[in-house]
Amino acid sequence: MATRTEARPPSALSERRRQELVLAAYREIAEHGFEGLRTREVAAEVGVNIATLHYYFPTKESLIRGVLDHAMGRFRSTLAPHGSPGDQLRNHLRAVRKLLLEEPELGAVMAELALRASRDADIGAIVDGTFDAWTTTTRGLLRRAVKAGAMRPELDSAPVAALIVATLSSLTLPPMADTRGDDALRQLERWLGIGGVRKSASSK
Amino acid sequence: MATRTEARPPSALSERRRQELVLAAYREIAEHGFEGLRTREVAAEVGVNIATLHYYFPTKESLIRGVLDHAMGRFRSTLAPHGSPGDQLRNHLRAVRKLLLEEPELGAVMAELALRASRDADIGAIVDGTFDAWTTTTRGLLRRAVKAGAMRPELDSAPVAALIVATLSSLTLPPMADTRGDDALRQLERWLGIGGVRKSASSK
DNA sequence: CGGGCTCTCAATCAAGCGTTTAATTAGCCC
DNA sequence: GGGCTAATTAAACGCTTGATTGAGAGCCCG
Repeated sequence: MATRTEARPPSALSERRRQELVLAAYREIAEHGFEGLRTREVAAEVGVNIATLHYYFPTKESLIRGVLDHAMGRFRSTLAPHGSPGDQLRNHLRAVRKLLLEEPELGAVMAELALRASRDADIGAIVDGTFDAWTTTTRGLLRRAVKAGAMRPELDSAPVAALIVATLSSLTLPPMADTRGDDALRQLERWLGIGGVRKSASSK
Repeated sequence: MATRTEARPPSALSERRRQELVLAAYREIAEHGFEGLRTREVAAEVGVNIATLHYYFPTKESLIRGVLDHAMGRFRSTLAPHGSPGDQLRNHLRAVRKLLLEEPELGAVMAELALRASRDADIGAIVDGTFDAWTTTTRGLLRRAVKAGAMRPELDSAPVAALIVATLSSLTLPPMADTRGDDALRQLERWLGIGGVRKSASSK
């Protein structure tokens, strides 16, 4: 009995529908929060019957876990550093900022998940893991920037990385998403010594 | 004659029961989030019938608004600056941190409210107002600290205030509530030049 | 052809939800 | 005492929710 975990080819079409449902739930959570997530609404958004949704995701929780995976993967994409060693840190800050601006759903969903992390062990483990990886990566960026001579040596430390992660995390909270968030980020860059002079000549 | 104070129709007892219900809902939201808030559970926690709750709060939303008022008031208490002008800013940072540590419910509820702010106009207005006041107050603390000579003049700016508020806000997110939050806050104090030197010799 | 998959749907279920109703009790005022 | 009001309750109402059921389409393969 060769019980394959997946007896059949995942059926590209089937996998696509799965993704459609996750994306619909993702948008729904972003717009209405966890409290406003209705399986019926998700199914309707994709244009399928409720039972079809339960065919792909036996339970609402499993659907949420799908959203969790999607959101974390979406976010991890910005963690991959690129650019010259000295610029990687700045690039990272701006990449996160840009991602949250272009895809506001991600910030909303991440914040929802972060809140749920303290109530749901599964979510908690994954979210915490992502934050750990994020902090570690940031620490690495700091170290590399220092080594490349683009930053003062004392800036390579865990507290600095923590402050960076904290500031970026706060951008997921709606009251911070606007001007305040930009201000905070700008000041952070300034202290890090990587101020990009976005709005140049304006004296004030 | 002692009856006189309590015999009044505005009914101190009634107001107290109101408060009990709000506090129960407050705890309930902190523990289970908005999605887990059940009017029955709130009533049960206080030990009254469901209809009694609806006698004081005609609708669930009105109860939530009561929680909103309570949480914001609770938080505003830390905004009142005290201590010598040079110390007020540091005191404020530590007061917020201490409050969130001693009363973790407040952070959870504030985060929940912040997320809801983008969906509910009433909540949004109040939360935004509180954040505005917070930022303004922080800016004032910066200005005063500079004037008192306890801080470098260039640190009196909106971006610095924004970064402070952002960092403190991030403490309401569970993944930040632990060590990371302390690290971030410590680094912030260091950059502000008000480092309290909590742990001295830890080089790495 | 015909059995066996994968996938979909209309219809339904049981539980839980916020809210309401009608009744009861206790205290106060004239 | 009669009437009025504040406060509380048991019991239900009507609706929504996540989940299930059973019956097929459509298709592939021998």
